[in-house]
Amino acid sequence: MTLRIYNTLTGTTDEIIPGGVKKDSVTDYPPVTIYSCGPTVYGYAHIGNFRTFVFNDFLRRYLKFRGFRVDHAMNITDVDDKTIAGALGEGVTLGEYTSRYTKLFLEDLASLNIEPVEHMPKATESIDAMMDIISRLSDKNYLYEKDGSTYFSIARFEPYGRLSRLDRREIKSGLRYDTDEYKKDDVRDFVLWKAPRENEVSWETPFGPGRPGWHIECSAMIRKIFNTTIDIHTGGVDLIFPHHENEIAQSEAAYDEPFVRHWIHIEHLLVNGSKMSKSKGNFFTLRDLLERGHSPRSIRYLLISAHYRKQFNFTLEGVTQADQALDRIDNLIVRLSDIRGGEEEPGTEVTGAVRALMDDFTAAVDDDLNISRGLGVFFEFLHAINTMINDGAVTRGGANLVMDALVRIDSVFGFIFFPRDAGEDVDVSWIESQIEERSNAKKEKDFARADAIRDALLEKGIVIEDTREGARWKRKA
RNA sequence: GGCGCCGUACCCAAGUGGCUAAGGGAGAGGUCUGCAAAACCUUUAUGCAGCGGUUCGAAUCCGCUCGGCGCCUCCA
Repeated sequence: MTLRIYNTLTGTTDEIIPGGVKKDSVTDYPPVTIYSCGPTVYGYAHIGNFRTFVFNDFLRRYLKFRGFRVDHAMNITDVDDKTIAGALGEGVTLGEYTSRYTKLFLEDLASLNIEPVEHMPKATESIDAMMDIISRLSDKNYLYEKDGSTYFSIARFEPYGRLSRLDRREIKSGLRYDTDEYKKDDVRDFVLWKAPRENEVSWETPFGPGRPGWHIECSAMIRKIFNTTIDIHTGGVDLIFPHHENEIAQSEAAYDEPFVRHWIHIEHLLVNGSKMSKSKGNFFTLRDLLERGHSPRSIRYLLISAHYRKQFNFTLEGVTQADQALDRIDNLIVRLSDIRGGEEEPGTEVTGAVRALMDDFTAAVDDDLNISRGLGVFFEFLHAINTMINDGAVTRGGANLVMDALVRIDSVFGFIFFPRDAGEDVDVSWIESQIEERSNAKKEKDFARADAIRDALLEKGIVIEDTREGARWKRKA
């Protein structure tokens, strides 16, 4: 089985080959080098943004599941028009402003159970690397200066437009470009280094005082961290043009080697059928949804559940459906935990089901990260195990084997054994004494009392479930 | 105007040439139960926007039509 992922650059579904040289065994490969465009920290990220970040996390987790090592960088854009404007608006320094939103962003990542990446460079700490690219491009005559700003001339970079498949002549010309604050020779050229304006942060450089253009940031951070062609570059589809196209142009022109082997672009999250974006104001933040009583776990499940190359329409009903689906998983875990004693041998039926799960899951996700198919495989497994439990075919050893499989699958999903919020904890022994009391009341046919205890527990968020083996409880989702 | 994507059951969503169209939610029926809830089981599309065409065979390929969305400008 081979992991293949659609590559925006080639338009084909290509095998992932770290370092670009095919090896006999996964363990022979160098770590997969990945760069993901991160957030601009000027406000709360919305869950459309988080679709991309959850996908990045799923990608790196799956690569590890398949035996690869990963070396993953995601940048923090902490200097641009929006952050500068935001800081000015609040009368705080740029650093104060961006570090606040960076912190909030990292909190959101953590609550979505997104693994920390190996590198998280900040644009403001990578000025030296930007200068390296700019001076190389300057030496090679790719640049021109105008009103104190430095521009890249795309006319001098022949392959321009390969990623986005936009014919240069067809890039819409006219009105919209007139609003650009900086003057350019050609409408398609982009700024590498921006002349300072009043009250703006600025760095002293050989190319004059100023601040970085957006596109140079990513190219510089990639070079600084990985120093050569990287395996995978990810980002939202809206970054294909011009951001990623420009990254390719400046990096390949500067270093004369391929920039990225494999481009992966994540489709947009829609809300009410149109793109969720800050400028449209039609967005939900993670915190909005948590306030409505949804768990970050359900959000993770929902965001990860649709194929990354398809637009996904976000609805609150969808979040509720995700809550329900997760209940189904939790219930299996409870049922497995209830299997006590019995044989240590898992039995052939369970062993076979676990093996099928692993094989089918891998086959599904190997196919361009088809998580939806992977989830289908997973729920079929759940169903099979539930039926075996009903038939008494799951031994203690079988239950352990299934639990191990869930742990392994969850190294990819990250929503099965989800870190629980340190919420208000209810005293477990008190709950158990209440359940004991209720069961005594039931024996004495004092159903009024039994129901009263049930209602009281429910009020504290504890749900009683009567089963053949007696009552058990769980926290209300 | 240019480039591209999508339209599968009540909702979400896989499947992109060949057995009976995954899976989740909701609904219905059942098991269990003091009742209820929960849980588990069963069940739910002769059909894949519409119309033509190619093919022994199409949701899947081609053409047209209708509908929705994205990019071309800051954007995940």
